[in-house]
Amino acid sequence: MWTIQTANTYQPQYRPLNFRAFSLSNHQNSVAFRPSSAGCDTKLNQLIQSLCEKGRLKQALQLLPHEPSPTQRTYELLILSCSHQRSLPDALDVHRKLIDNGFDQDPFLATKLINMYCELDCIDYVRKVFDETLKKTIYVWNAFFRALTLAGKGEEVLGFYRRMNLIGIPSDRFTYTYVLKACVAVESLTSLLQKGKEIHAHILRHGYEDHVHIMTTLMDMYARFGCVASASSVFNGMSSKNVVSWSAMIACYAKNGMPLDALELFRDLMLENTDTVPNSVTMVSVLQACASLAALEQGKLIHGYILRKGLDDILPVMSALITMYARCGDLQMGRHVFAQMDRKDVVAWNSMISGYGIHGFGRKAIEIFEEMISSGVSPSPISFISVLGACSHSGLVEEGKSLFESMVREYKITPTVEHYACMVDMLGRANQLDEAAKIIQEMRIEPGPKVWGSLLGSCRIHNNVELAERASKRLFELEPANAGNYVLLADIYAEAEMWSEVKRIKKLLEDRGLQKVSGCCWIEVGRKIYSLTSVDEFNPQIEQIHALLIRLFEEMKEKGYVPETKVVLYDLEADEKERIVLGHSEKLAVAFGLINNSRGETIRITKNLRLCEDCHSFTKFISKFAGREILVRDTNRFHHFKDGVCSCADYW
DNA sequence: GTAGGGTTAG
Repeated sequence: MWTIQTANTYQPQYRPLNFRAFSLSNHQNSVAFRPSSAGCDTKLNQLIQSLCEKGRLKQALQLLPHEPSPTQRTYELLILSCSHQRSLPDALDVHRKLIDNGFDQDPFLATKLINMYCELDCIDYVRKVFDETLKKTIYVWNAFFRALTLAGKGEEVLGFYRRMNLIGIPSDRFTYTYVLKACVAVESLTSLLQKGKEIHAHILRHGYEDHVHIMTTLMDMYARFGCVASASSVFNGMSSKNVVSWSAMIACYAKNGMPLDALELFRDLMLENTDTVPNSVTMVSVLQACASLAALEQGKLIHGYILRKGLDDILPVMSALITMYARCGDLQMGRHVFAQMDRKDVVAWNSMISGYGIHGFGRKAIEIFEEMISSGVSPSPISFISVLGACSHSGLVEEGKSLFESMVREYKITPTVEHYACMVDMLGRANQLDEAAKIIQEMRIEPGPKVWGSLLGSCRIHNNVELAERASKRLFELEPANAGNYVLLADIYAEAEMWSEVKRIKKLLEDRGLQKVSGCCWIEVGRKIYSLTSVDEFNPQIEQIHALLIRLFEEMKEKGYVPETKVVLYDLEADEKERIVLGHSEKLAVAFGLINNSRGETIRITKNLRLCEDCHSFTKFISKFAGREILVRDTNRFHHFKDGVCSCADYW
């Protein structure tokens, strides 16, 4: 689940100022509210407007006090200029002068002030203005809700929404969009899905079921809670849809692990709906879906469409393209797209850095990171996640440590759980488990499931029972429904031949009604994507695949291939273990690729789990034996097998 | 006078 993030959270925040510096109400001086007089500006307003437009806000402020008196319009101009220039001292100055002039009870200006303080990230001032404005019009309420939502104070919004309903103030169409957004804008882990459903009912009761903006926001709320069925039922029930609602539904599928549905809906949009034209936002989600499916051929078609529609100069589209190519295994093409960009923002750089990272080019990722900085683009928190991830994949521990250090010292970026998870992963993979555990101990924030999950994953690689028990204890509390954690712990026990413990964990998994995720591979042949699992009996070629595997297996054994049967964590006979490892979905996919892709092209496979050691050595062997390049993307990274070696240098 | 979908990581 995601929450709405406030912009630039890594930038230094304004320190809250002391409210006693001035009072926000001044009833003695109150004047009657005048309507906005945009059309008939006084000379003063014209002068102020022109100064504000030139960014000369301080000069404009010096004109006050003034005869004849400033009007509502004067203050509106000044407030907008403060937001634009992001200057809190000037904002406070304008606010003070506004009070002196007796405009402090003007609801129009109160709305503008709320928006201004929201822009300046001063949520306490937002609350103060709201509290002290006695005549709260619906504009004041809405601006207040918007500001709180953007600050991640969703629960507070819902509290006020309740109050608003109790005192009988009717919501308007804007209110509904804000309160729906509030349900997902929460800092804590509490889920406000129930509240969202209640608001859904209010919306229907007040006859807004045909309102495109509200219904799209509603869909998006369900999407962010992972309720794909609810989102799609809202979408299907909409009487009129536009490009935004289509894009929101495509994004919902893409973000909730249903990339195939995303692509299908995009196809529907293209085929059935001639009056709705996809735009750059639509294409970003479509590219994301291709990336998660590793559907390179589909992705190339989409790239062609983007070029034909002239969407290729839009930064987010370009970044999504880079990521699509990198995640589909064609790093060269990603580099090509990147090189062709005449403007590169931090997101584009990050896409390229992580692209190199997942392909195992850690040093190149660091190089690009440094090139970004020398080109004048400052790294964002995600730049560090990308580059630290790259260090982790390539085992560049010392480099990673010093990058983390520079992030805190030089760039003043406060590490988030994600950064710590990267560090724990990097140290853990490199078998520095004690140091990884030490990092967790010294963290100033609560280590979430990502951090403990990284530690548990490393314990699996290096078979550390004691630390694994500590990590999984926390994980079982934090995410009791994540089957992967139980499986990892059971595997670690099995490796240590602690069979009674294995039994206990499997029982726990069963009691909680959870199921182990079985291994699955995807392979694209002729623009179609095929999935293969070890229990697959529906594949029409399954007999041919098995026959080929058995033949290869015997021939390769003669040439020195030794199956790593220790990956089978059951108490079984050796030949039974061999039979099991030969049935792993990745080997099926390799055989499927050899049968159906006979022209010698690279075989590209995607896997839903981490590669097992036997599949890794089998594929290395086969790349030499069959003389084929094989590219496998597992959950974390790419393995490029060629001539009997893998690009990960057996470190993954 | 205010409103809806998207980019990088994990």
